[in-house]
Amino acid sequence: MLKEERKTLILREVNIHNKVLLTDLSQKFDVSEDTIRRDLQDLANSSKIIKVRGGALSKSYSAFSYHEQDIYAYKEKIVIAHKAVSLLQDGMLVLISGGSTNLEIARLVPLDLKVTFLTVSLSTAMQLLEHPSSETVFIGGQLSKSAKISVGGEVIGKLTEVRPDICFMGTNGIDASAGMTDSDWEVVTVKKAMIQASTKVVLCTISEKLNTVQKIKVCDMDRIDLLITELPPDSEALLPYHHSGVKIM
Amino acid sequence: MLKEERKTLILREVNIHNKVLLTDLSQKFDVSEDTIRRDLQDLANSSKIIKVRGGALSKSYSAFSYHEQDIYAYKEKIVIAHKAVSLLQDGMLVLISGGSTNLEIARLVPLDLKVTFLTVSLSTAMQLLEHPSSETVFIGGQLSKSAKISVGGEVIGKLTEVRPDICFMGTNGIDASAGMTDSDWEVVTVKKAMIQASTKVVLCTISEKLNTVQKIKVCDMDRIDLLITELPPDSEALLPYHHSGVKIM
DNA sequence: CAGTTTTTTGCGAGATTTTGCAATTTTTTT
DNA sequence: AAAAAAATTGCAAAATCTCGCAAAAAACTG
Repeated sequence: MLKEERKTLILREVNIHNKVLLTDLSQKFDVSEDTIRRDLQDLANSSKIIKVRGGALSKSYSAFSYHEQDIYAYKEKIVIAHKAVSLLQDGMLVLISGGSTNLEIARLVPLDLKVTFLTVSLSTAMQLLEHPSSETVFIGGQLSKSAKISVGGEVIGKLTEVRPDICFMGTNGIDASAGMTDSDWEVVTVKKAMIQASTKVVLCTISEKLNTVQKIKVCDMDRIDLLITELPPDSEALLPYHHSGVKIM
Repeated sequence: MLKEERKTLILREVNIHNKVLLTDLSQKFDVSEDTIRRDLQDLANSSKIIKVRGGALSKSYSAFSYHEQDIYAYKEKIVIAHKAVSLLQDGMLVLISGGSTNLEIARLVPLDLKVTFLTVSLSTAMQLLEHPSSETVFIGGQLSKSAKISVGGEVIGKLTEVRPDICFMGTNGIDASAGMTDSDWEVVTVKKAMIQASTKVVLCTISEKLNTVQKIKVCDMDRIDLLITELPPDSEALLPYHHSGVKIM
């Protein structure tokens, strides 16, 4: 990979997420942290970004500071994303929904992997397009203003025509007895179709969402093949989910 | 192989892949790296590409972050966008393609307007979702890494099923005799279908692109109903287009 | 066509850049 | 104050670039 190419990608990364971590970039591009540090220094010297200890911040948003909570969630989501991408293999057809956790997954897809992504989320699609060797197919339809994903009958119809190897889902509510629940009717409809279509369903969520129940049911626990949180699989908080037969990572 | 021939092929390579490596090209064309280096230097001098250590990058590659104010010819595009949105009326079905001019149009849609937008461009869709009272439908399909729009047969098929009242197009080349031309085969295919589908075709382009011709033809001038540039309609530069029967705004 | 000029190409020597590593210092956290 | 994380510094190997040069190829000329 060319140095300038990498710097361009880093700049884009900073502008999308408003901040980047040295360690993340180092892993993503598979170079030492020293190298990334030097790249960030370059970008900072040409005042494209603001270099801070441990990473860098986007210039346009430097006025706003981050809430501790955001950073906390960010760290957790990175852990989840790393676990998730380890499931990917060359040649797979991967269905991936929206949400910030899935965005992190899209961001952390190893650069040498060649898979075909299928998505309904605009921002996930945007991120996936940054990946050099993978294909991305967007399932079109009416766009939901709140979730920024395609919804409606057309999406559902399209989803019956495909058979993805794996599906990465995010959710607002997950509970060992109530199963997976969410709050937006249209989003739920799409999620149901995604689950129906996929060979393997992987639910990615931060532990904060564990044991919460939303208004509308997406599916029972037994439709979920694998649950990924930032916690270690043998963590106590996950015991109820072990009991309900879901694999945990 | 002739030097100029090789340079043309290299340029194509850069535009397809967004980057090229000296070592790759040297092997591919079976010449020394020095020769390729000189070719790249030439192409960079005529600002066709950006030369970097170890290879070269495509021009569009580096400048593509949305909330950055370095949109080329920003002021001109705002003038164009204002003219364009004045054509919109409640209840219309509006087809809109990608590109920075159309992004500006999307941003300047009057807040009280209620129209349904139809688009193939991820960034245009993102922007349209900000609009409070309009619907947005995304036409899905395989995504083009360079143009960030849906391409392929599925898109074409979908476009035959709709009949938009108006279609906002951008372009890379427009010429009174050669008509509308562009450089990417897949993008051209989609644009043709968009024109075919629409009742009224509006071409929005900065005056810099007037009288330029690209490699692939999209359509003749007589398929364009209205031409919008940042210039006043009676400007001298637009005379040839008046003569070819297009309305000008 | 022979001779001349110009352009292109490959090569070698030395300079520069990039990168990862290790040792040390600074900053932050506990 | 101790421990951990990040930054700095110096360094060496590898990759890449610059520059000059000469052979080869192409273009031009009378």
